[in-house]
Amino acid sequence: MRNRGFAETSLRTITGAAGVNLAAVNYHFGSKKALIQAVFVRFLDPLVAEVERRLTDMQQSKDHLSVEDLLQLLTQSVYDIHGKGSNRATAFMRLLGLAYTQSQAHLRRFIGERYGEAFQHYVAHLKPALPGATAADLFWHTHFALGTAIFTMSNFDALRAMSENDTGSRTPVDFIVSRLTAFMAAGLHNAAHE
Amino acid sequence: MRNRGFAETSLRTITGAAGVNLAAVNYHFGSKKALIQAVFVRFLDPLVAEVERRLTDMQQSKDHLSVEDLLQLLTQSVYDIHGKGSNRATAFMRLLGLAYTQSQAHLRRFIGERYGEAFQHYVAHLKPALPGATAADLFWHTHFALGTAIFTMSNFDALRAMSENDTGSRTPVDFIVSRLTAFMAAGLHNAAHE
DNA sequence: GTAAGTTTCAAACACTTGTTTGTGTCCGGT
DNA sequence: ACCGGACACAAACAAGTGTTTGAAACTTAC
Repeated sequence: MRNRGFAETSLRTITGAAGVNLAAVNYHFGSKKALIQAVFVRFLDPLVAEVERRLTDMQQSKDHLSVEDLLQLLTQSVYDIHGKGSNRATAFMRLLGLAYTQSQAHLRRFIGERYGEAFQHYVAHLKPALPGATAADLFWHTHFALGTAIFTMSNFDALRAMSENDTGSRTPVDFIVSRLTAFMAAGLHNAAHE
Repeated sequence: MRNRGFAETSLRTITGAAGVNLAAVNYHFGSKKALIQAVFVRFLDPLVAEVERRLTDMQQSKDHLSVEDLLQLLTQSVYDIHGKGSNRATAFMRLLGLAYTQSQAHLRRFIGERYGEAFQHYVAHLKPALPGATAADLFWHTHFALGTAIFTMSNFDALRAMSENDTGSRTPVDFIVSRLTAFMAAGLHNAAHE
């Protein structure tokens, strides 16, 4: 239905599709930037809460968390919070991609301020799972993995269309997610040991 | 100097920085889309020619090309064609990122039509280096690797600023490139064997 | 030197963007 | 019943976009 992003979609398109008046956005949120930030909050706040909850749960049942454990923890949290079948996750990931690629410095700053701590907390759990990595390795490899996920999700429809055009059959979401997590895990594991 | 992309930069900004008249773009190129496509052609045409040349050279000296060989072939080609020290490569990668994330369907179509064959040719060399991968694996893993590179390059300045903010020192370009290629190689290698 | 063709340039055009404005409508409290 | 705050709505606003225009300035050829 909506094959464009969000930040690049006009308020008239958004409000038109939602069936509300154009001025309602500025009345309730103040600005378009604030609206987008509210969308992020609505998605990320319950997600980081779920991740934190699972993180402490898993820490008590297992004494050592593997990279695969931590990655699956993320995907499972997204599934549980925002539903597996819906396209909310991919739509949001596309939006997250825009936050990085488009010149939306306000969003990157906002995300960093509000969720930087949670991100660092997650990375702290990732550190003992990658014993050979230095601090610089850890930073870059996690951002490589993050970039892989963001790029894939933000171009999800286009990539799937290309794949279908090549092979003739539509790739199931589960397959893509499993390939993606395997790719990220392999990159995180082996990049430092060469 | 220019911290925004290209497609999201107005013609008035571009022509103003270049010191030329606004109407010159439409006179010489016809439209802004054609201008952007011309930029891509100016960058990619010599690059794919260099890659093709190195591909046949390497094929004759070695009987089996490894993933690492093929990745280094790419980076070396970029360095040789467009210079190592300059920021042309990162500027272009940012532009390439926009071609995917922004709703610039015309650019994706243009790139696919003009360079799809060269891409397939490169992937064909990658296939024997990854014996365990199916066709679907190959498609998705190569696009994962492509996405990692595009995301990293298109957010190069922001990531480096974050890293400098964390560690206190600026990461050398060579280090990032070596970490990036190692990450991509590990992902390509090991993602299929689990 | 003049004519024809090409390129430059400022101005205007048509359009879209996010935001604001002023009026109207609803609804709960006294 | 009526007042007052909260909301909805159409219209206008200011600023920005890519593109077109028409007249100058230059270049080339005869």
